[in-house]
Amino acid sequence: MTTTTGLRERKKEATTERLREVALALVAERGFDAVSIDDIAAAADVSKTTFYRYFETKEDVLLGKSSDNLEILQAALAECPPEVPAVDAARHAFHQLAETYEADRTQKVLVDRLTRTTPSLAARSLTHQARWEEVIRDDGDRRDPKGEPFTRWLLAAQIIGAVRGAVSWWLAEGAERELVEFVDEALATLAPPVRPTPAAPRRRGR
Amino acid sequence: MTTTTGLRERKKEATTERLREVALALVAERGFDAVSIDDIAAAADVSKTTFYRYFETKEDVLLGKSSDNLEILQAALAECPPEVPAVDAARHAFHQLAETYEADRTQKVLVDRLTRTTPSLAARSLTHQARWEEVIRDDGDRRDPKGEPFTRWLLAAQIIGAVRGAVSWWLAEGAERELVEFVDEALATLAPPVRPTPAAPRRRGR
DNA sequence: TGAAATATGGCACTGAGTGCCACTTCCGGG
DNA sequence: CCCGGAAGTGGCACTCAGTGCCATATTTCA
Repeated sequence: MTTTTGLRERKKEATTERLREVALALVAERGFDAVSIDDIAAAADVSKTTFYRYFETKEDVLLGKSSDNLEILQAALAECPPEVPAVDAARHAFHQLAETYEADRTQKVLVDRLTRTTPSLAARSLTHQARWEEVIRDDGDRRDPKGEPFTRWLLAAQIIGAVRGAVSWWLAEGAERELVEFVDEALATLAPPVRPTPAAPRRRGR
Repeated sequence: MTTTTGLRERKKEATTERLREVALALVAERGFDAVSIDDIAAAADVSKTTFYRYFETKEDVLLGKSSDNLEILQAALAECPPEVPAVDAARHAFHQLAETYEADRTQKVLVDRLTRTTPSLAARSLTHQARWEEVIRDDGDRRDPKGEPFTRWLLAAQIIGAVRGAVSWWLAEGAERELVEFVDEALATLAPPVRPTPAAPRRRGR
C-alpha cells in the first residue's frame, strides 16, 4: 500500500536519514561543537549547500525539523471538534507526539544528553518548544474565543510547561516508562483549577 | 552614600551604558540584523574585542546581561527564610525583578517589539528565561527536599510560565499598568491546585 | 613614583549561514 | 522513446558572530 513514491522523493528521504545518522554518530563521538557542517555533509556525501536545503540549522539535524513536529500537533488538534476543551485537545495532540518519541527512545535519550550539555542545542530546543506553545495557544483561542485572553495565554504556557516536564522526566529516567503516562500525570495537575472558572473576573485572593 | 567608586569602575559603567544606548538607537533605526557588532562598537568608540568583554552575545546588549537579572532573583530568594513556600518566594523574587522592569518601561516595550520580530533575539530571550527557571527550580528543591521531584519540576515550570505570561501581557498593553499586578494575578491561578497534594503517591497505572 | 593588576585594541582565524549560477537528475507528455 | 521543463545539487564567494593571543595603555596601590 506504499503510496507510489517517485525516485526523487525516495532519494530525499534517504538523504535526510543519512544526514541524521551520520550527524548523530559524529556528534556522539566528538561532541557537537567539534563537528562542523562540512564534516557532516562530507560524511553524508553531500555538499554544505545541500545540507542547508534539508535542515535550517546545524542543531536541527539532531533535534529534527521543527515543522515535522508542528504538523503532527496541528493535525491532531484539527482532529478534535471545537467543543473539546483546550486541555483535552492538547492532551490528545501530545499523545500523538509522544508516540513518535517512543518510537526511538534510545536516540531521544542520547540527543537529550547532548542538549543538556550543549548551549546551542538547548537554545534551539527552546525555540522549537516556543513554536509548540504558539500552536497550543492559537488552538486555545480558537476553542474559547470568548474567555479572557490573559487566562488563555496562561493556560497555553502551563500546558507547555507540563509537557516539557513530562518529557524531561521521561528522559531523565532513561525513557523506560511510557511517555504518555508522564504527559497525563503532568497535565492532570493543572486541568482542574483552570476549567471550573467560567467567567471569574477575579481569581481567588489566595 | 555612594560607595566610593574608583575611576575604573565608573568607566566600565559608562561604557556599558554607552554600548546599550548606541545599540538600541542603531537597532531601532535599522533593525537588529542590519546592525553589526562592529557598527555598535564603532559607534560607542570601542573595539569589537571590548564589546565582547561587556556582553556575551550581540543579543545581550539589548536584552541585558543574563547574570544581572539572575543575581536579583537569587538575592530575593535568599531573603526568604526556608519555611516560606516556593510559590511565595518566587512571587517575592519576581516582584523585585518587576521593579527594575518598571523603571524603564518604554525601553522594555521597544525591546519586546524587537524581540517578537527578530528570531535570534527571541531565541536568546528564551535562554535567559530558562536560566530563571533553573534558579526557581533549585530554590524549590531547597525549600521542599522531601516532596516529589517531578511535582517540584512542574511547579517551577508553571511559575515561569505564569511570570512569562504576566510580562508578556504587561508589555502587550504598553506597560501602562503595574507589572506586579500581572505577576500576582498570574501566580494566583496556579498556587491553589499544586500545593494541596502533599504526598500524591499515584503514579503508574491509570 | 614605580610595579602589578586590569582594561583595551588590533589581528588573524574558525565556522555558521546566505546567495548565485551553472550543471545534473528526474518526471511527464507527446 | 525522447525531449523540455522542473526540481535537486555542487561550487564558490561572501558576511558576520564569536574566540584567542599578544602588545599596549590605563588605573590602582604600596
